[in-house]
Amino acid sequence: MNDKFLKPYNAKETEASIYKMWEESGFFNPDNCENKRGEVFSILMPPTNANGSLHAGHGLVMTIQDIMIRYKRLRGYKTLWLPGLDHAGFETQVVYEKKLEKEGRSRFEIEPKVLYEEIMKFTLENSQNIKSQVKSIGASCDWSRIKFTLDDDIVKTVYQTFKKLSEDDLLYRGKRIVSWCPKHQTSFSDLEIKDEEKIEPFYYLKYGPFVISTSRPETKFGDKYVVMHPEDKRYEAYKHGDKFELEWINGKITATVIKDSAIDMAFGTGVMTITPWHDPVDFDIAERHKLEKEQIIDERGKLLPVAGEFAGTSISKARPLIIEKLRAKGLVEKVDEAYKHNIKTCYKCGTTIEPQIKSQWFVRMKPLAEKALEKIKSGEIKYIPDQYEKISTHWLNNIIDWNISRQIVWGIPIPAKLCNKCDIGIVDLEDKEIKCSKCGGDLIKDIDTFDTWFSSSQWPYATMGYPDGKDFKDYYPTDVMETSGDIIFFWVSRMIMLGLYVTGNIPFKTVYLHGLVLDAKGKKMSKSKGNVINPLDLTDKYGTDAFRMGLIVGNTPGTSLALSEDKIRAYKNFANKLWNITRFVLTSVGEERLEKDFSNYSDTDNKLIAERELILKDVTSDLESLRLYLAAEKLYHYAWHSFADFILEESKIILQKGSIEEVKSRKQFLLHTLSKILISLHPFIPFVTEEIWKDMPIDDKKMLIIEDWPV
RNA sequence: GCGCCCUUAGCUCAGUUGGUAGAGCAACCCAUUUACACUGGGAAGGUCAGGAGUUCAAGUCUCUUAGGGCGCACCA
Repeated sequence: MNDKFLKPYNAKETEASIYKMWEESGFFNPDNCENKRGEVFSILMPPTNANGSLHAGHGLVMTIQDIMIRYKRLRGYKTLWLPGLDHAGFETQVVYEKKLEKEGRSRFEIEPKVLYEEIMKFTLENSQNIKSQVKSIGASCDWSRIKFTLDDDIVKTVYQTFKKLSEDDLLYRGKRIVSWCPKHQTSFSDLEIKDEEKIEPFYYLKYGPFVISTSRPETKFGDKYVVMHPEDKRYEAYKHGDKFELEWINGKITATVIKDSAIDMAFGTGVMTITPWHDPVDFDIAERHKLEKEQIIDERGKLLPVAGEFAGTSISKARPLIIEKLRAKGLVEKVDEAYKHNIKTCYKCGTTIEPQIKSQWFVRMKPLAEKALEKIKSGEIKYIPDQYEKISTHWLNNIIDWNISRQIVWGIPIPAKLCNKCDIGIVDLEDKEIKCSKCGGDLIKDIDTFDTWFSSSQWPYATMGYPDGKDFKDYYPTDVMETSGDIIFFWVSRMIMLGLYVTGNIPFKTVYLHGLVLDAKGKKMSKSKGNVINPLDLTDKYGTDAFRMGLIVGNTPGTSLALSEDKIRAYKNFANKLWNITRFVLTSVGEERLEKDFSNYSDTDNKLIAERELILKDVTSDLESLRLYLAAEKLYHYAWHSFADFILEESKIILQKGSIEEVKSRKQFLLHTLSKILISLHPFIPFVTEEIWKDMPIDDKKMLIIEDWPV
C-alpha cells in the first residue's frame, strides 16, 4: 500500500495535479474518446461572463453539468461539454464605466472605437481568471472548443440570422416606444426592466371641464388629447373629436376628445390625458387614433423647451414647481399624498425608466413563439422542474416584439445602414450601401450594438458551426440545457425560438433549471449585505469534492439552496472516509489483485453483491432521470453506512477466522465493491476518487475518468 | 389582479407511480493507542401548516383557509 494513505486525504495537494493529468490525457475532448455505445451526449456551458469571477452560482452550474457529463462519459457515450465566454455587453460596459468613473473619465468623451478596444483588452485579460476558476471546480469540458461570443465565426452566424430575419419580414426598424435608462443612455427590452413599488403623491388636476389624475405632472405640458371610455355615461355629452379650449400650465391650449376602450372607467375620474412619447399605453392609444406625439423630456431626463420656463430642469426638481404653479392657477383639485404604485426601473442601477420613442430594430416574436410553443406542447422539449413549462408557455403566449438595439459600444455592431433623411434602416452585411433606395438620402452606419441576448440566444448552433460544421451534425440538438431559472425568458425561451427558426430543429431536449444559491441563512447573497460566499474560499478550506457534494445533495432543481459550511465540512469528512476505507481495503487484501471474472463468492458475499447491485441500479436510474441529489445521497449512504460501518467491520472477522475460500471471496468482494463505489462516485467527487484509483490493484486499468460505469 | 410553487424533526431539506415517515447538521448518552476522532455504537426528536373530501389506504390526489416565496400584467 502506498504511504500516502497513512496521512489524511489532502485535497489541496491533490486537485491541481489531477486536473492537469485529465487535461493532458485529452479525454475532455470527445474526439479522443472511444465511442463505446455509438451514442452522443452534449451540453453547452452557459457562456460565462468573460469579465467576471466565479461565484457560488457558477459553482453549482459547473458541478451539475460536470456530473451529467462525467456520468455519461463513464457510461460510454461520446460526450461533448462545450465551454464558452460571454462578452456580456451591457453588464461589462457598466463595470467598465465604473472603472472609468474612478479614473475621472466618462464613456461619452471617448471615441467609440477606442472605448471598444479598451474594453476588449480589459475583458480578455480577465477571461484568463474565470477560465482557471472554472477548472478549479473540476469542470471536464472540452477547452479545445471554447467559444467567445465575439469570435468571428459567432458574429458571422449572428449576422446571417439578422439578415434572414429581415428577408423573412420578421425584422423591422420602427419608431416605437422603448424603455430608456437616463443614466445608462440606452434602451432595453421588456426583460431588463424591474418593477419597484413606490409611494408618491397623486394629483387630480382640472383640465377644462374634466378632472384628470396623474403621478407625473411633468409630462403634462404637451397633453392635448383627453381620453374617456366610449361607453362611459358620465361623458356622453362629449363626442369623439370634439375640440375645446382650456387654460393649462403655460397658458391656453386646444384639446381634443378621444374615445378609447383602453380606459378603465372605475379608475380615478375615468378621464385621462395622454403623453404618447413617454408612456406605452398612451403610445398605443395615439397609434390607434393616429394622434400627434411630442417629446417632453430629453434622453437625460430633463424637460424640453415645450415646458417653457421649466425647460432644462430635471424631473425631480420640476415636479413640485409645476404643482405649485398649477395650484396658483387654481387647477389642482386635490392631492392623494400616499399613492402606492409600481414604477419601472433599470434592473442594473434602479434609475426610473423614462419611456422614449426611438428608432430601433425589433424582431417580430409572435411567429417565432408559435413554433416554440408547438415543440413544448408536444413534449419534444421537457422542463425540469415541470412548472417551468407553464411559466414559459405563459410568457410565449403573451410575447411582445423584441428590441434588439442597444446604445452601447461593447457588443456586436449592428450591420445596418440608416437613412439620414427618411430614417429607414437597411441590413447591409457587406457594408456597401451608400444611397437610400427610397428617398435617395445618404446612408450612415448604425452605431448601435445588439442586445447581448440576441447573440447568446444563437449559442447552440453558432458554437457548433451551423450549417456545415461537423459538430453541428454530430451534437445538435444538445441533450440538456442546464442553467439558472431566472434567465428562462432572457435566454432559454429565445434559444428555442431562434434555434427552431434558423435550423428548423430544437436546440436541446431537456431544460434543467436550478435555483439560486443563498447564504446559510437562506438570504440572497449581495455585496452590500456582505454575505457573499466565495466558492474558492470553500474549496480551499474543504476541498473541491466536498464543495461539490455540499451543493448537490438535497438540492432539487428549481429550489434555491442555502449554502451551509457545516454541510460542506461533512462532505470533507466523507472524502477522508473514502480515503481510509481504501487504506483498510488495501491493507486487508495484501497482495491480492482484483480478478475481473471472479465468481466463486461465498453465500454471505453473494447476498451483499445483490444488495450492492440493487443500489447501483437505483442510482443509475436516478442519474438517468437527472435526480442528482438522490443519487449522491444514496451513494454516500452506501459507502459510509453499509460498506464502511457494516461490511468492513464484518470483514475483520472473516479475514481473520474464515476459510481460505471465504477469505478469498471477501477480498475479491472488497476490491470489486470499492472499485464500483469509486467509479459511481466519480461524477460527484472526481478528484479524490481519481487519486485513490491510481492505487487500486487492478491490471490494465484506465484512468478513472474513462472507466466503465459499473451497471 | 392573473398564474405557479412552497409549508415534513431544533436548522437545511429529501420523500419518482397513493402502501408502516427519511438524510445531513445540531443537541443527548456511551465507547477511546481503532482503517478513519475528519471515529464508532446507541437513544431521542414529527397529530407531514389548519380544515373538509375521494380511497381498503393520503405527506402524496381533490377542494378550502392561513402564512411564505416567485413569475406575469398593471389604472393614467
